[in-house]
Amino acid sequence: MIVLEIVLPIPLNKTFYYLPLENVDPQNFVGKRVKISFANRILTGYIIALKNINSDNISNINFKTIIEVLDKEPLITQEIYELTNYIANNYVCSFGEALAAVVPISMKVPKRELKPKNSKDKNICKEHSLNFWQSNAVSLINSSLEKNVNSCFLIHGVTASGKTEVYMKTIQKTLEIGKNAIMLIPEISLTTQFVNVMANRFGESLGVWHSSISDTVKYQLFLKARSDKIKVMLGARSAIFAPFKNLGLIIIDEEHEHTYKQEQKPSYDAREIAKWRAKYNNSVVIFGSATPSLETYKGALDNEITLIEMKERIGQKSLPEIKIISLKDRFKSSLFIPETVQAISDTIARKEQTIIFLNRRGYSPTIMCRKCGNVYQCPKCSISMVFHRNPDNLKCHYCGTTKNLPITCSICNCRDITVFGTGTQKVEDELKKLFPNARIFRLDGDTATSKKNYDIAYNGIKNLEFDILIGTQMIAKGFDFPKVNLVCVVDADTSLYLPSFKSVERTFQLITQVSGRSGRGDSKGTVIVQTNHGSHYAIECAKNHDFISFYNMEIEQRRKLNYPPYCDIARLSIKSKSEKIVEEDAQKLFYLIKNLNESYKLELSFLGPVSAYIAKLNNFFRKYIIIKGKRENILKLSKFIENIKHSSGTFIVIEIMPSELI
DNA sequence: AGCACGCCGACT
DNA sequence: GTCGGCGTGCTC
Repeated sequence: MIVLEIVLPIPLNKTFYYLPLENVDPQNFVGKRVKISFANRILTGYIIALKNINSDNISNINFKTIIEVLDKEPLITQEIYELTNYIANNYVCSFGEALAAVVPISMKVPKRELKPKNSKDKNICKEHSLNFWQSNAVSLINSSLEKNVNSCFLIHGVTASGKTEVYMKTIQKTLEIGKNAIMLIPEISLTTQFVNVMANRFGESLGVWHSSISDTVKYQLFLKARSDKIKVMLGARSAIFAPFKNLGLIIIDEEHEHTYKQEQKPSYDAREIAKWRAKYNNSVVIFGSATPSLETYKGALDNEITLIEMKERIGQKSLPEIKIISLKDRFKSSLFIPETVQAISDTIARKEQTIIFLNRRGYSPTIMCRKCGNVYQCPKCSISMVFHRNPDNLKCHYCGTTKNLPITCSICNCRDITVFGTGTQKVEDELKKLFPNARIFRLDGDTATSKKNYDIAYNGIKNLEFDILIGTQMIAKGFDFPKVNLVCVVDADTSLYLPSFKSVERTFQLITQVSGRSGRGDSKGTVIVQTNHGSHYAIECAKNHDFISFYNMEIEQRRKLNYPPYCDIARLSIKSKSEKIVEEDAQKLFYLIKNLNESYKLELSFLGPVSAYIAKLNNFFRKYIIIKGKRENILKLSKFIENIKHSSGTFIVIEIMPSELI
């Protein structure tokens, strides 16, 4: 008798056996998804093999029958199978959990054929002629593509150096030699911009994949990629799993972005998956950035990655002039010093556009009683709530809790409650007062609630319907607006002194990236950076457009303190609703792994246990233990940790190579 | 993971 | 008396 071997998306490295439906030939079932009843619930799993009941020692099991086979065609290829194994082994999760991510388990078979939507934004894209740097990059990469050898490139190109055009030319080459390409961008919000460029060139061959794509559309995209009807997949992190059979090229734009690392299980890094897939398929990877991560740049200096420099902006435009303005000694009555106000005013007069960057949404980040000093904290998190206008309320930016603005202090009952600090809403208010006739748009997590709202902002700027764009992180990346000639960083210090080994690198990247939005068109751009730490090397190097000096100083810090790229890391997080229990469990775990480390000679070192930067989040107290050492030994230790018993109500999660430690 | 089963404390 | 806390063990 034939049974089906099935893997399930649960944290168990074990397969289960079910009987096929009667009167259905199970011969072509392998690789399809199936609905089954498992421990009193209905789950979707994957059929990975047919087994003869007599051939194994499984005949004493009381088999259940499957409920339904979901797919018409198998979804799992040999590459997908091996890639899933790699993920399960390298990011510590079960095979089933990894497979659920690689072959999205939520994909739905459409009831009837969906008609492809016609793309509305069919801008005519000029084919640009390439400058020296671009031609050099294209010819290096294309010759690798032709030779069919596994290789990895880092394009280190200044902002507006024309990296996108290099990507397009190499994708074209990939299609010419009959292969497929994946292009990753750091977040969904950038898709519109790239679809505008790519839809024209690649037409029906282009697929777009990210987490907001519906389950039915994903299913169709998946099959089209497998059957070569789609040849180029553009998308966010999860597009790295596009099931092309003939993968030739993977491009990772803005390579330094932490969004390429998945935070939840399986916490894979799309950059590592790219390298794995390229090796498997003998194909080419391109990492691109104006501010490469230290890890990747070191890889290039160590000759693991081929470095391609693009040192000039296209059209021989100059990089923007960056002015550092110290907030020290300045009167604080206004957010903007007179020079900044003048610069904005001049920019409007020239009918050009301004971007105002502040990485903090809401109106004011602190609400305090003036009499007793009581600061309003989120009831569920150890963080102060943020005052928002329209509607006026307090919000926790971590768990989403909303409260009414208090009238009297909850501690001393007085009415002297005030708000401190500046968020994007306050910037908007102030700018409206300063420039009553300017057309101002604010783009942050509160206004960009859907892709539609985001596109309104994007098209509004593109079509010169706004004079000033105010925004958070999301306006710092990749935007290409030729009429933006002034960028103002309201407060460059917000990210500089976070207790994280990446905070200096992040600050440098952010200032360089946001500055790069300025002066991409015909006139020279200006950037004004308001800071209290103008002499810090992160800010100084960004001002001088000097990546190399920044790299040399920062890499030396990493070496001295033994942080990546000089070691591999993992973060063990322990969380519980009880402060006491999380403390005890973290301590117990710490001694346990210390002993394991010694018994098995793993040569790991540990930091902690320490409370998370936000010690309480959504009513859970959180402690971290940081593990440093060799990746393989960290993984060995992780296998032990998986099986450790802890107090009920305590959760232990291990993340391999997390993008953050705080 | 999620769920059932089973064993002990404190409440209508 | 029983309601409900969480420790343990199992899921084809």
